Amino acid sequence: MAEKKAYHHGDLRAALIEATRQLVEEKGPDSFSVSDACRLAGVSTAAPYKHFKDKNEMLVAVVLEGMARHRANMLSALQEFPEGSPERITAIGMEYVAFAMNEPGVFRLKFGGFTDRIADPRLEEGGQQSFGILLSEVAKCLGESRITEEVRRRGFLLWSFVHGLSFILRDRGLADKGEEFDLHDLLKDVSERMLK
Amino acid sequence: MAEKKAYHHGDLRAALIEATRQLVEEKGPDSFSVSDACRLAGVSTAAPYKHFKDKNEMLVAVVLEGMARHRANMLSALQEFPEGSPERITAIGMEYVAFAMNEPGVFRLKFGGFTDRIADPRLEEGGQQSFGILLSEVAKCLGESRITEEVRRRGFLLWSFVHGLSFILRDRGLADKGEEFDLHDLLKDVSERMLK
DNA sequence: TGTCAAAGTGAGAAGTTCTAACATATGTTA
DNA sequence: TAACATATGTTAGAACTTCTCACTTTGACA
Repeated sequence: MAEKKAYHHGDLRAALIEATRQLVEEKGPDSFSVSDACRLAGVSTAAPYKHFKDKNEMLVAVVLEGMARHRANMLSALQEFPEGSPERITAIGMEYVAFAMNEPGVFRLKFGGFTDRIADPRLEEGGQQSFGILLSEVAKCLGESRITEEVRRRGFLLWSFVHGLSFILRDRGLADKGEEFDLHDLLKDVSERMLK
Repeated sequence: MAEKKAYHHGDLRAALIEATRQLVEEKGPDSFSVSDACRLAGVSTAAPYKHFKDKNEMLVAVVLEGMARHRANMLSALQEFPEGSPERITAIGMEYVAFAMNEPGVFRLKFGGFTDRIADPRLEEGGQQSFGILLSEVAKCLGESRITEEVRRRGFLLWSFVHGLSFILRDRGLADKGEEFDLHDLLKDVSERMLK
């Protein structure tokens, strides 16, 4: 069970993912180094390569784990409101933005420009899943039984907005441009304009 | 005039900025290395440090230059439409998205998560300038003579949307989610919804 | 119990950023 | 116009990266 100085770690893979996540938040994804993660996990710098192909795979693992959490958060935020109510759209948006602000490192890792290096099909798939959640809510709000072209269009517009808002608030913080506005009001306002 | 093997380069600073810009587009900002830029410019790896404090300053220089170009593009796109017409808002948006798609590397460098490392006041200032252009157009469209709270609010919403749209299109390309939609239609649609 | 695969380690190759000491042009200024 | 100060290069190298290789340790199971 890995007392103190066990040669085998127990679950080094998970430990490295957590160390990576932590460092990505602390120092930012672009300053993250595998060696740092090793120091934090207390293993040699060669150890990660038994669990991950390379540095990128470590980062991908962190993003995948983060996306799963993100998706779970959105789904649970949803359930506080009755089926088909427009508040559910707002709730998704709130959760999306909250993730960007609470985990800026992971958010950036996913969306903010590592997509060239991190081009894993599982990431694409995860993104589609999240988008699907939104689409099905939009459909209900528009009184459609299936994902029509118009539903996709409105969903795409809403997604763009919330995505951009998340970046801006993550970068500048509410303090700068957003504090003057109430986040929930903004999201409600936009949802209404988009669903009308 | 730097014939062939002149010891002094002529304008190494500019040459390095261009080399950096080029490499950032080619390989992505996170894979950019100073050494690559040196090879491309044909100088030793120590040369850049006579012109830039460090790697970050090189990247900042590229972003500043890109932002100036971006701003100029937006202003010139604007002038194709009469003062106060809503098409001017759409034109700004088109230009914003076009920049993201034409220069994804620089766009990402500016917005996509290097803001921790690249926290230069000149960048913030440049961003405010661009936002100012949008705000003054929004004011005119709403028939306001000055930048009211409501103008800021609408401008902020529009900006968020276009910003998010740019990221999504840059990441996925029109091919994936956007091709089904006409970009100009989307922007026009949103502008109308937001200014109503 | 013995063997084998899994999961660690240390050493080191190749590449990175950046500094220090040195070399060479350029342009004032005596 | 010679000489010096300064700007702009270079080479060498220190300290760091990522990742590989050959090796060791350990747990599992035949």
